[in-house]
Amino acid sequence: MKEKRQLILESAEKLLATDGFHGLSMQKVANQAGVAAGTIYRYFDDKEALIEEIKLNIMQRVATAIQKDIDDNDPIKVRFRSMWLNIWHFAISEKNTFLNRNQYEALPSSNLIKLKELEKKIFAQVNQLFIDGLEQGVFKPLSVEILVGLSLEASVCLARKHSQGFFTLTDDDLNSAIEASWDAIIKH
Amino acid sequence: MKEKRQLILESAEKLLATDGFHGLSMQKVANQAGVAAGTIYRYFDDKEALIEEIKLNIMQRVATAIQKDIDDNDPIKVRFRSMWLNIWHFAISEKNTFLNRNQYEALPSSNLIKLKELEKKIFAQVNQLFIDGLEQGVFKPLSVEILVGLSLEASVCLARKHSQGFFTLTDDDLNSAIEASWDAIIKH
Amino acid sequence: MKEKRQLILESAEKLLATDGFHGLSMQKVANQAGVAAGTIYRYFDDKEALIEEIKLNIMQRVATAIQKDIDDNDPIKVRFRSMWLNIWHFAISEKNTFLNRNQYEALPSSNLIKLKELEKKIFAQVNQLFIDGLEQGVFKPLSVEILVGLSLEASVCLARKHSQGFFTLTDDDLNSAIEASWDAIIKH
Amino acid sequence: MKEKRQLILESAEKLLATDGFHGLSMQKVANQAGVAAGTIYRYFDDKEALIEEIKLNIMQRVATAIQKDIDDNDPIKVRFRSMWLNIWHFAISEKNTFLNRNQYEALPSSNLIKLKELEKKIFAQVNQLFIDGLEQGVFKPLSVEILVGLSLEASVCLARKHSQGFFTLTDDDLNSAIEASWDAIIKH
DNA sequence: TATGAATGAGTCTTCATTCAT
DNA sequence: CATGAATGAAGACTCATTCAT
Repeated sequence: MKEKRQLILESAEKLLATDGFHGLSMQKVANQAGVAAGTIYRYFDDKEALIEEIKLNIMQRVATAIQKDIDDNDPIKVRFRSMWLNIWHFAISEKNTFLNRNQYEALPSSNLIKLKELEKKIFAQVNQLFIDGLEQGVFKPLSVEILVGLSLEASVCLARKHSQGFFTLTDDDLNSAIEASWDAIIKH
Repeated sequence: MKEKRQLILESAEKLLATDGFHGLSMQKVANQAGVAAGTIYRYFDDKEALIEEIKLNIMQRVATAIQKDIDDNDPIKVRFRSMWLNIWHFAISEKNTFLNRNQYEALPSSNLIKLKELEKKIFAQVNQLFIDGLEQGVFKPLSVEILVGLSLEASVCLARKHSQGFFTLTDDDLNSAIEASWDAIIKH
Repeated sequence: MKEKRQLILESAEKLLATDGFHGLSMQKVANQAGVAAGTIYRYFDDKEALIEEIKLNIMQRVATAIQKDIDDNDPIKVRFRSMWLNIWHFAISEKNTFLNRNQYEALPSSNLIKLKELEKKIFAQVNQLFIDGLEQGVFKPLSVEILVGLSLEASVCLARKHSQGFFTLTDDDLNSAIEASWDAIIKH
Repeated sequence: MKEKRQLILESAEKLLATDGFHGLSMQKVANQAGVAAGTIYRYFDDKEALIEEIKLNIMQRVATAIQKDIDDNDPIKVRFRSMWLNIWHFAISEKNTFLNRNQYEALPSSNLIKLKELEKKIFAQVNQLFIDGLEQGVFKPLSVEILVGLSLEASVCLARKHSQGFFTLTDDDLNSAIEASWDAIIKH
């Protein structure tokens, strides 16, 4: 029964979003999922494995969200705007997941290399965007990772602070912020 | 005896940097500080309070580091560069503190408002930089918080990824990154 | 299907010899036997019953081993020597079974009386040896049980310590030990 | 407070004697000792350490019992008889401890060598008895360990079976058994 | 009959917190 | 003020047993 595995995963994710990392005990996950504690261990080797899977799950969701409705044939700027906004909207719609991101991000992954490869794969369109920009000479000659850090990560930073209630952005601000991110990476 | 309180605080911070959040038990803090476990409770209500204080302590250290050797009379660009590099070097010299930052940053602060006020105070010079930039019409007309998020936060993002070993930056890259951050916030 | 019962029994015994008493979980037994966990319960009431049966099984094997190639018509001394050596060799060839013996031997048997009767039956030739010795006036006038305890049990003791690596016996030592056991029970 | 450590040790031993190895959970030990579960861990690293200590404790008690009122200057035969009877009486008076001996005896000791050395030390008088016997040419020329196995261990075997109710010995039987053990090891 | 997913009580162990000294 | 022994409620994980299929 594949469903139960999924059920556990979702329950764990929900708890993580709600109570943060502290609130993630196997017992609570079991309760949330409506299964016995022992049942979890039929589907996951141990807590670490469960968390690892959650990370992958979320990463996948994030990737899907960011790359939603992105057409690789669209102009670079259009794609950039879309992704930026996708991040923004995802951050707002899944506020808790997003805010807690820090907590499991810092956790040591058992296989960092495999993770990075996976990342490259599921964020292929993001990658493509920057490769295209570099090839077309639009972007500053920096590595893709750095360019991402300078532009889209800013979106993430702002979204987090926004979610934490540090400040609010008008639509105009939002547009300006996108333009600013764009300014950061293009040649002038 | 004010010293003992400070002693505990420093011991806790040290443990946090060394063993991460996981390894922070009151007993270990007590051992590290050379006091009895119960003694901690004379100076801090509970573990949460201790952690809260650690956060503040670190925030103070970060502020000091960022604003080191900054002269408010220097040109904006000069100050910006200095701060950017200060962040970068701090991230490298206190790598563990920096990487673990994520872990306690996400913890819910009991009094967010007070925190924000404090932040404004201890990061006064950072604030001043952006206010000056806005007044002189150099920066895009956005709030200080947003401008910070678009520029200096990028430094933090890059530094973190750098510390995690995701990539390395040459000196040229570093300069380009600073320019990029600058490009993000200035008018074009 | 009588075979499946036997299959489970043998698998359990094997695990016991390999992993000791600690490693004997019903799940492992099931895996080893290639049946489902639930299936075990068709043939055995519970774990205790399974273990009880294992004990009997092993006892039977021990009896067979000890009485191997024993001819009730041979002289007493010859039979005694053979049995002593049979014990010794069995202990060496089935070292693990032998060493773990302690662990389940101590477990409370539900029906001690039945066990004793069974013992008398399957160790009939051992019994016969001592009865013959007593009748012929060779042995000291003590009960069979005591005589066994004074002579053959010594073989078991020595074999165990030998298996545990406490000491090693040369062939000469072995012969001397047999003679010593013999000296213990004969009249002088 | 040395008492509490001892209290826990004794409680654990008692449980071991009463319920066997199965009944030895840390929680039960705590209950029996009237302390909190966590308290045990102030005095013992983990369950294994506790058990190890129990083993040593019992071994010490056994040694003390066996060598009680033994005068190394007494004739060999006298000492032998005394020890034999000491074993016998100890087995009867501490029946449960004795019967469960098997269970922890089989447990793997973390440091077997140290254990054997200790054994040699605390059973010094037993050792001395056999050394004297060998030197005086009374005993068969075998190693001490083997001689012990052939004589005093028989006492242990008989005592165990006696305790288990397999048979009973009259005083005459007892004397005969002692003589038989003696016969096993002396030259004829 | 056989299966094996599910159960949940029980295991060892940790640790924030208290309180008598 | 300081101590540190004691607490006991969680924590992660195991495993004998059941039961719907």
